[in-house]
Amino acid sequence: MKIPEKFDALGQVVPSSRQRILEVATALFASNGYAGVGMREVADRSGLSKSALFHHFATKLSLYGAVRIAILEDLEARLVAAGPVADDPMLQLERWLDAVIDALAERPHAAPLLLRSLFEDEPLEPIDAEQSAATLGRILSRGRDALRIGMQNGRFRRVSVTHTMQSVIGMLVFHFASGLFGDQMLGHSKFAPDQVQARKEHVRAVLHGLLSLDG
Amino acid sequence: MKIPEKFDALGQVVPSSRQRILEVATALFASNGYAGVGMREVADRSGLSKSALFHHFATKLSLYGAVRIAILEDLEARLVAAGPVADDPMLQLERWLDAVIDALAERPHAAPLLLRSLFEDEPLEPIDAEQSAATLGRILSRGRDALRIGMQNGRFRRVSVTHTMQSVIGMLVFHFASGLFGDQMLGHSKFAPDQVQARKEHVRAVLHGLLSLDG
DNA sequence: GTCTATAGTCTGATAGAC
DNA sequence: GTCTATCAGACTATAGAC
Repeated sequence: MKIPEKFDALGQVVPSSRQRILEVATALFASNGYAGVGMREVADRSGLSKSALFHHFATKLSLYGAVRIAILEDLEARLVAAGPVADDPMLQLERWLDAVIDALAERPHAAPLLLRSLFEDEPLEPIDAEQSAATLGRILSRGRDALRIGMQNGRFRRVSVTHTMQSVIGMLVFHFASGLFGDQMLGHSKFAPDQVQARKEHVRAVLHGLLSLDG
Repeated sequence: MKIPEKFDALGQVVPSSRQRILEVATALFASNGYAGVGMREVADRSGLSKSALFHHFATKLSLYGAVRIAILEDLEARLVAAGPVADDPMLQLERWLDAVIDALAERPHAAPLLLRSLFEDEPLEPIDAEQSAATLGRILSRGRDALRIGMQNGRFRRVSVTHTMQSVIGMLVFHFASGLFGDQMLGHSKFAPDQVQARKEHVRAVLHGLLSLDG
């Protein structure tokens, strides 16, 4: 997967065509959805001809698959870096929540893309679908397991694990995908550092209220 | 807006062409998004020719606008029917939450469509955009005001109203829009009556944990 | 109100030269 | 790897008969 980097006369990294295509396609698919993006537009914004684009990605669907996999693998890498920690399941959950929020806040296209992949049921090419589902499955298992362990240890109130997962996903992914609507609701850009911090604290408060036993 | 109903020989209501088009288009836009739906497909599934469809809705965008407005007005009508009640803001919130969940559970296409309209920033025709924004604004004001009043009265813990609104929307709309993913997560259909009830109780528990003072 | 036919444009994808 | 040129088909929307 490692691609040798090239440098220009100033020592700046020159992104490979493949990398440029992926960045452009990520932004476009996030904003407009699969059907709302044309390969012509991807090619133009990548500074390539359509044929050159089709040389790198044989079909539109395989480009979409590559974009989705890249998002999920970035997310998993951040979760791996954020854990596991000591045997305090609430602390562990908070670390992971912060990692996910940072990921969604630093890459504004990640949340819309993730949201689309969770509710749109776009069929990927089988190989991509398998890889994408496997990565997503590992990501979700982390959260589910922390919830289960916390409940078994008697540190968390016993609530529905599946409904809690759905709520956490909704609170994280919807918020950072919510575009203009969310910014109007907040009165600020949701990507501003203080708003990102506020989101972390809010989600922590929600989970603490739901799971902690001193209620 | 009231259209005179017609009846067949058995006394069954015969839906008007307009009504059939709206139902078909709602399902298609919810599943595939604006760009992913063709007017040809809408016409075919409505049992009309393409030209007959364009007679009822002059443009694709105006059809999409009509679909979105219908969803929002149904939601608002249910909220109006669910309140206001006595001056217990938590009870009021719970009534509204139940009403929204019932609305999203009874009309499976409502949540995906609503979700799309909240994060996709598809520009509607100006008249539709105005009406749609006004209805959405009134819906959201109900929730915001209940939260504010509860905090001012000292019945709710003081938390961020805007972040709480974002979380509630995420918990409600994402959950019922989450398609196959959500059903796999739950292990059941999210539209099954017991799962709908479980969702109501879960969301209530989350809000109670966040807002109630006995923590 | 509904039809057939079609205009004009855009789509994903391909062929072949360099 | 990148280009120009092109394909067949789908798209939204319109024209005009009935």
